[in-house]
Amino acid sequence: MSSDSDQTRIRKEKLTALRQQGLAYPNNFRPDSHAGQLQENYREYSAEELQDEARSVSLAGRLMSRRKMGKVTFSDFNDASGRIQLFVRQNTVSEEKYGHFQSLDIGDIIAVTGKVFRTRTGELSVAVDHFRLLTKALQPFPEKFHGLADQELRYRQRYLDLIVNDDVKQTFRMRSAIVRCIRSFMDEHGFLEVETPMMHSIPGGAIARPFITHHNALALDMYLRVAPELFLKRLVVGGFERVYEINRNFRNEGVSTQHNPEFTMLEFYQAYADFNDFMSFTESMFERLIDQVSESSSIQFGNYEIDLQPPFRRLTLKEAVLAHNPELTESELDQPDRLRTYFSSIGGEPLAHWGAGKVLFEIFERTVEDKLVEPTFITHYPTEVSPLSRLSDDDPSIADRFEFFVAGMEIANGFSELNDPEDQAERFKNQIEQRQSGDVEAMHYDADYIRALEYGLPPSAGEGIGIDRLVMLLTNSASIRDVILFPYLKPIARSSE
RNA sequence: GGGCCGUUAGCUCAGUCGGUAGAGCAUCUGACUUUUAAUCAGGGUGUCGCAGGUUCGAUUCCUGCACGGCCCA
Repeated sequence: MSSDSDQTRIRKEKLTALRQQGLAYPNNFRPDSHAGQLQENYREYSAEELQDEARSVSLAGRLMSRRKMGKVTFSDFNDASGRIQLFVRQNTVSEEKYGHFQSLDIGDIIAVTGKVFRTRTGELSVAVDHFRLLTKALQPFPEKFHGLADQELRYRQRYLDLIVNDDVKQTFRMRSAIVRCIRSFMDEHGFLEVETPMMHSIPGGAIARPFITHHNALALDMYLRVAPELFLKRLVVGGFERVYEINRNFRNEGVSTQHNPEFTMLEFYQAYADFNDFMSFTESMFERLIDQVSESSSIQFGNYEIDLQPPFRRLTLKEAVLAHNPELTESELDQPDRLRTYFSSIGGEPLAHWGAGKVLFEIFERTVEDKLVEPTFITHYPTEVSPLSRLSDDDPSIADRFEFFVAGMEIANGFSELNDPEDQAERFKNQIEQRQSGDVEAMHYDADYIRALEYGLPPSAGEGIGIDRLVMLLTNSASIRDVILFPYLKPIARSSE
């Protein structure tokens, strides 16, 4: 029945005693200060100046440690803003209350009032006059020095990770700042933030396998979206010339340090712009990010030192493939058989229905992507792997598309939009053929989207930026799990519970 | 999907060449009125991830599985 540790059992007994005394879970305390704010305000104050000030403050937060020196006890106390030391003296709070303070446990949420002062060793502290337990913590807390180090526990019990590991809070504050910065950047450039469906009847907008779910009342299967793209472009058809959405996409694929089944994308569309405009726009956005959220343009990412100051290098996909595959010559890049042979020689398995463009793209992914450490735009993607992109005016086998890489990660994908409905219908049909050849990531035919294009999509550009990877980059996080509060983990099998 | 590594007390980790396990912190008892991972004295701790196999005996060896980490594809 009970798998409680001794420590939990003791804590629960204390809670039972509290219940018997009355209010075990009060909610009538309102703090007037925060630890971090006190640290900030009184940083320059000497012990004497603080004594003159004799300011009484009230705080609420968590008891994190205790150093008992007989009739005097020092404690570390945390709230959302930071840490401050509490100083509790038996003569001040009464012998009875001093005993109560000793019976508090690490992790208990308490209210304190007292005066800010400086200890003999100079540490800013609160000399507690009154304190009160607000919420009893029943679970024992991790050790104060090493904290919670087990990666799995940190992800599974993120709340505990946040309590114990300071840098985690910092990462997620940074994430919030990045998203806020991007929002205001988009708003300033005249983009309208919109929300489009996350549940689709026809999945689309990306080459990816969707999750399937079911609507009971309607007896219909539905798909979690893999991208908002087709809906956002419908809005451009509708006359919103600049739209963006920051929200979750869901892709039914493997989990890795760069992939979480649900992840956050910024996607935006602009009428009367092309992919070149968006490369420049992306550069401006990075300029803003390094100005507002990062301390300098030069960031540390793992072992790399990366300069995020635009302008960024631009290479065509073919140039990049040639640079990293000295066995290939330029003319061979147009020879499907040679590409297939080469792809096999580097351990790939080309499928029968792949054309030259798809093989070339696969060679790029396998041999180049993770080597693009310095910020780089790759352009001139094969049309074959770009079913929603506009064709290049110079070469119909090439799409007006770019992808942006930093630290070996694909950060952004943008292109001039295909607004020719007849061409789009052909490309959808081509995707259907791929599906029939067994490609579960190929797109479905979306007839309403074709109809929307038939009403006229102005010449436009679109782009998606992976927010999680961007946050990884700017917070020097090695895993996407470190920048997602509750990353996906397999459930733990339990025999009973 | 493949390879390697990990899973031992609430936490961080040792350890057992096969004989039912230990440290620090935490916790409990006591001392201590300015500590900083406080200190000092004393006490309790566990399905050694799960399931099989080998063995007189398995936490240890073997196999499978689960979860996680790293690397590869």
